[in-house]
Amino acid sequence: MSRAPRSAAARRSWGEDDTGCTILHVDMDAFFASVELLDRPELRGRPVIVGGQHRGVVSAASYEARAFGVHSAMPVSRARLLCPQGVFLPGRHGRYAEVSREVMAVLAEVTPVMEQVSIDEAFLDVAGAVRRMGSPLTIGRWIRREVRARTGVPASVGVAGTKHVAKLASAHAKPDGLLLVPVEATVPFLHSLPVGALWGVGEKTRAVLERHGLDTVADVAATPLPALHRMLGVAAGQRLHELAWGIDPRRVAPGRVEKSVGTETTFAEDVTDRSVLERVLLDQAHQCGARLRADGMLTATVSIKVRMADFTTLTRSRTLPAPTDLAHDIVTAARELLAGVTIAADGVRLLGVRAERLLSAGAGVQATLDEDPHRARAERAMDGVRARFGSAVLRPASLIDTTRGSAFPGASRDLS
DNA sequence: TCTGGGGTCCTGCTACCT
DNA sequence: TCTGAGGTAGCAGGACCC
Repeated sequence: MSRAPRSAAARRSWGEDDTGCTILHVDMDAFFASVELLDRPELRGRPVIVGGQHRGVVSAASYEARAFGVHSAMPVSRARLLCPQGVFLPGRHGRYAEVSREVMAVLAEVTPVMEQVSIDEAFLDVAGAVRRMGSPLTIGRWIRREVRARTGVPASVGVAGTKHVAKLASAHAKPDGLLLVPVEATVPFLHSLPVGALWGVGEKTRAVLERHGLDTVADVAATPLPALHRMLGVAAGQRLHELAWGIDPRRVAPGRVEKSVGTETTFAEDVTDRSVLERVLLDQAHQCGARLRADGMLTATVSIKVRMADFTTLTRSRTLPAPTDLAHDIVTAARELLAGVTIAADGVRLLGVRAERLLSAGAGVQATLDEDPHRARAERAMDGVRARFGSAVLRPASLIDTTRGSAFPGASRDLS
């Protein structure tokens, strides 16, 4: 679901020599929409748009919908204007995760050197699989065939010598294709692309580069490093210059460790009542705590994110006296942080809690010094009940709105 | 047009310690 | 005792990714 710009000129054959091209990037085409079409084949041929219902944005659009100018990250309201005949569906993340697991299982048959980077894409280093399965190109074709046959959804594959180029190759292979960028074609391929294709160049960075007359990757490559440092800072300037010349030392890293877990909620209507915000924080803290306990992690820092009605966003964070996995400790810190925030008169649009600086609970880390054993036992017992009967059956009493039957009347998504 | 949710990484500032 | 330099950690914000 890459949003980086592509180049028509780069969508061509760059040669057939896959020597040294052991990095594969597998990317599912319009993944959420493809899964919906899989489950509802009667929608095939119609513009299908998956996204939020109220203030949401488009998560995925079928290629029929894209023909109307609809694309991911676009506000749903705008998508409805562009494509009134579209079939608008709410997301079913549980179902997408299920299909994703099936796809990843296919990839895992190729090599254990696999790095899943999101629900619908993964890198593979197939150097160790060549003797068993054939050349990288052969493996790429096998993956496309097997993913389609076993899961029913299409995948595009990029084959190259580095992760960055493999990712760009898969983007240019879409829809439902495969693109090899031979090692000797790496620089000409890159230099045919707009600057926004580079990893790390989004809207803001592109604007800075274009202000300096740098519109293409070739322009960035030809710019002296000190000039890029001045424009973007040392780290970003260095990285972009290297990527523009095809230099990308990042290895495929199986089993990446999470660095934070969090949750956030956009309200259907802006909230001015602090008591409502505090109840939302409590629910979010319970979600974070449950995630931490399930993953065997502790958090050392709690942060909150507050987005006002005018879209100004601020974050506040606090390092805890001792690492914890308890919602009680998380919400205590979060509420103190919220107390220090002045709520704008027109209210809060989004509120979130994040647990950062995660530590393994089994790594000899001492949890909260004054941890109440009853509270800890209660939260862990709640985990067990939720695991057995579902997350909706149990929540702190203060989260139950007895008059309306829901936790937060204004919330735009199911917070259960 | 009006902007989700879950993340990572980087930068700049400030406070604190030596 | 005071002051400044340098290193480091914490914090806030921004940009980016899917």
